[in-house]
Amino acid sequence: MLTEKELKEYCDNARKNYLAHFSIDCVVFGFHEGLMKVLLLEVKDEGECYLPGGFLLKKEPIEMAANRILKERTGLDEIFLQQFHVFGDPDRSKQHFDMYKDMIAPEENWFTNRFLTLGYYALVDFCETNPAPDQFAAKCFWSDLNDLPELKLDHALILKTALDALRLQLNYQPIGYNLMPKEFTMPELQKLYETILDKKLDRRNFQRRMLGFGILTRSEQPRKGGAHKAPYLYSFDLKNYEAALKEGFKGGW
Amino acid sequence: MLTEKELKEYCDNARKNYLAHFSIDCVVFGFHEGLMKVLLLEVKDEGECYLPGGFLLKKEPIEMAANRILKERTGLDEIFLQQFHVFGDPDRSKQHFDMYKDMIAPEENWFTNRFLTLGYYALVDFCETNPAPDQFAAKCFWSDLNDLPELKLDHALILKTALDALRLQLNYQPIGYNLMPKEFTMPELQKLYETILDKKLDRRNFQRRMLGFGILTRSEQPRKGGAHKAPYLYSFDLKNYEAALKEGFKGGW
DNA sequence: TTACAATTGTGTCCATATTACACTTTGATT
DNA sequence: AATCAAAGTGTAATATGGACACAATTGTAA
Repeated sequence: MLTEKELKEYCDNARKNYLAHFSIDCVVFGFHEGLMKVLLLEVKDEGECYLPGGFLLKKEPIEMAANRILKERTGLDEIFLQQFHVFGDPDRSKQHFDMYKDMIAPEENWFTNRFLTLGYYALVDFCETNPAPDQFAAKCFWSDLNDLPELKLDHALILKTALDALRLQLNYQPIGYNLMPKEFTMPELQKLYETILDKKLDRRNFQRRMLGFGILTRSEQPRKGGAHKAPYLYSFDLKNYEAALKEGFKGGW
Repeated sequence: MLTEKELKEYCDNARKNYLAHFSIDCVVFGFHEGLMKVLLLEVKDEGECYLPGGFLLKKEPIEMAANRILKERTGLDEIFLQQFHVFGDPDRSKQHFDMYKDMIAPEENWFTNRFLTLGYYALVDFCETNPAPDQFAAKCFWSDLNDLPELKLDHALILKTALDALRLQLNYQPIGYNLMPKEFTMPELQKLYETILDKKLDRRNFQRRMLGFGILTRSEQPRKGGAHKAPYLYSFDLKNYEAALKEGFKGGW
């Protein structure tokens, strides 16, 4: 919780620099070794959690803002974010921030304004990140998707909508670059799909299909050292991968 | 072009009632008998065209605003609109509205504010509509998609993005209810798909696939009176149609 | 050293979906 | 009655998706 002085400063500053009534929230899904997580912040002194979000500078392009906000809140940089939905219920933020109501007049309190929020989602390898909370958060952490804490505002809805969008994306776009290490095994890649979709896939059929997309290159040397048969290593054929991103996997019609 | 008094009144009114920096633009695709069109407005005295758009009332839900705006601008009511993208280039509206720059101070001119715009799209039967321009437009009309006039602002980009979203939608959702008459023939429905996708489809394969979705009911009586063989009439099985809307046609995985 | 367990690689069958393609039927027009 | 234009229908070849089993490799434990 902020002091009165801090709050007023923040609000003055916000009014000066940010575009009113508009915010951005980021749903960053993290994957590593079969675990799917989502990046959350925890409010200082309260224990409640929320998605990393923030406001748009008055002259800032929105894509840039989404990246800046994510970096400021969580330290994560250079993440490919994709917008997926605007959440615009007029009351979506009303029930919160009541705690400051005696400290500042409502019309001066930036946080009690109405905000439309634009949701962005991303998928990253959470082991290559160093989440760092900003000054307003007690911590920034990867939360298990199946064991989420209570989320502020409508952030649970935003998260669910993002997950639906991500799953839909699997059907017509490749996924996994920036997520898998440079070289990875087919079972490792399969784990990614299984984790996102939250269901088991057939090993053999997965491999056939994935190879059919033509976005993978198999390296000569299999991985050594593990217990059990040495798996082949694959890497993404970036040229074909990018092409598939644009074209989509199948037209359907 | 507005007079100075009209402009100032509009701006005062807008500041009082609308949420700043945010607008909504609607891309309404119209279909009828094999023709695909899009609903446009033409600026009075200028000839330039634009998509029907407007602003969000301070306490209005965005879905409601999209419908209200479409109705106010074009007279079209009860249209199912779907949001698809936010356009947020900080300069997207800068180059326009310069014509008023001597009439009003820039900081008082609502239109020179920065606006993020949320795009909605819809698909309707244009013969069941009665487009009516509002007071600011010279006319409201259905323009051929293949013969578009010059569009203001970034509306050409918005339109193209909407068309891509519509085509993507064809792959995983049924389409056509509210668009076809209650009863229609298979070739008529096929024409809809061909028009949206802008390519020919095979008659027999289209029919097989469409029937496979299980969203059509064939009526007992074929249509009479045309020259040539009487075609069967179909109607949408609304229950299955709605289910398919939610479920999607195929998961892919 | 040998047997075992765990993991990966690979191929085949079958059902279904997709594509390409041609003939028949119907109803109005002449 | 012949013709034309549009609509109905079927089939064969191919591709795809899903289910499934066995062989190969590697470390570990007996």
